[in-house]
Amino acid sequence: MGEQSRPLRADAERNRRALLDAAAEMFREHGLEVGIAEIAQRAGVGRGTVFRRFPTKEHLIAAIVVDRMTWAADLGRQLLDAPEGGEALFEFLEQLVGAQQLDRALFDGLDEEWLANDEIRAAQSEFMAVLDGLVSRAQAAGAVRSDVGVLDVLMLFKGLWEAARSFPHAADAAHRQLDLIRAAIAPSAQPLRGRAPTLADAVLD
Amino acid sequence: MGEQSRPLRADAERNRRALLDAAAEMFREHGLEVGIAEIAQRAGVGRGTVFRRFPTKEHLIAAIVVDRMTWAADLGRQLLDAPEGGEALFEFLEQLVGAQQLDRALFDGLDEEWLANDEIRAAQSEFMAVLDGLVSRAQAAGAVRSDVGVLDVLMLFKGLWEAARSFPHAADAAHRQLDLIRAAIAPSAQPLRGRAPTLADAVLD
DNA sequence: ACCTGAACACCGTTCAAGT
DNA sequence: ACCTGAACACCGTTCAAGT
Repeated sequence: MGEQSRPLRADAERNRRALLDAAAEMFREHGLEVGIAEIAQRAGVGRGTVFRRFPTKEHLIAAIVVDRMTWAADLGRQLLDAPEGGEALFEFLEQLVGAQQLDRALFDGLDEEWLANDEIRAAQSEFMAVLDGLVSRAQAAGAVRSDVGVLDVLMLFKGLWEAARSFPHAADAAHRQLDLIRAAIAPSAQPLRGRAPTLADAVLD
Repeated sequence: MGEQSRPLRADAERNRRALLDAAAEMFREHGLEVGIAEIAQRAGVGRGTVFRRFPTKEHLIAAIVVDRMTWAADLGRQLLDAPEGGEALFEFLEQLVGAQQLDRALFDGLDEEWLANDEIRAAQSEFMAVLDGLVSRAQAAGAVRSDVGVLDVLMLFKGLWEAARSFPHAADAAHRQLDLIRAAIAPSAQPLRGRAPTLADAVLD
């Protein structure tokens, strides 16, 4: 997967960053439907330049998603080394919820639809590995029931995320719902149906 | 809200249904990006006819969403009369998960973005009222903790829904995640932060 | 009243000309 | 190498002509 095809020329690199920043801002403010023309204008470049750097509008979006996802993975990795193994997972989710960093872009990137994109695929599996580590540590510490898997936790969190996006007026309820997630995966005598979905279940064949 | 503007002519009504059926099928199979041209062709009408019945592509989608949402509300209403007040809620969610009826269209309709559409707004509040009734009954029966609200349950369920859509390979995990939702809202000694978001929090001002 | 397809508008994408 | 804007393609939407 060759992603480092020798450094760009100074002006090109500058334009690339300007485009990413402009796009991130426009997408956050006006949704994914903003035109390439507006983004190019705000970045101070011509329309054509966008497509010189990103083969398609979707690739531009993907680049932002990768940024956010990498940021989140880094955040989680730090917590993996925390002494309190039982709380690190919840601390992580709590920080994700509180972060301005990740608008809708981040978790939209966890859909299978996007998996076609190589860079997203890489960033995603990195993120999942970190989350998996946090879940395992929490289980080892007895803070999370042993019969749930990463995907179970991700599902619950995606729900919180999606809901917060759908009902911005009730957005302050996100922390509250984290309590519900905590309750859901707390140690329990009631077994869950079926077996925990593995990471492999989330990946295209 | 005048929605019954006198019956359509026979051929017009037939075309309307054909369009709704064709659109529902195409959307399910190929996503919301399918062109109006394809839909019109499959329905056996001209492109222009689509816009005679639905002012915009979004309105066509909305009509389908309303169909599904009404169907789900009806289903829930029947369960409201069930003798087992404690299980009716879960029975409802279980049936929703199992239903082929509601592709992604249904819960996409619960976003605030769509609330602008009057018909969706009506169908949505109908659905929410039913869900609210089921939650209340379950709480009265002691099957659900008293400090959660409809929106909490909806959030959890949206998560399940969204996840099932994002990870179709792990779709059989939906029933499993229902167990997690059950665990989340089971009676508990640990109080939740904040207060339960009300229906008003979910509506535009 | 309703149906139709040609015409229009808009926006993502390409490309020839310029630096 | 890279930048640019005019040109192209595609698709949602409109509308004049037809039944």
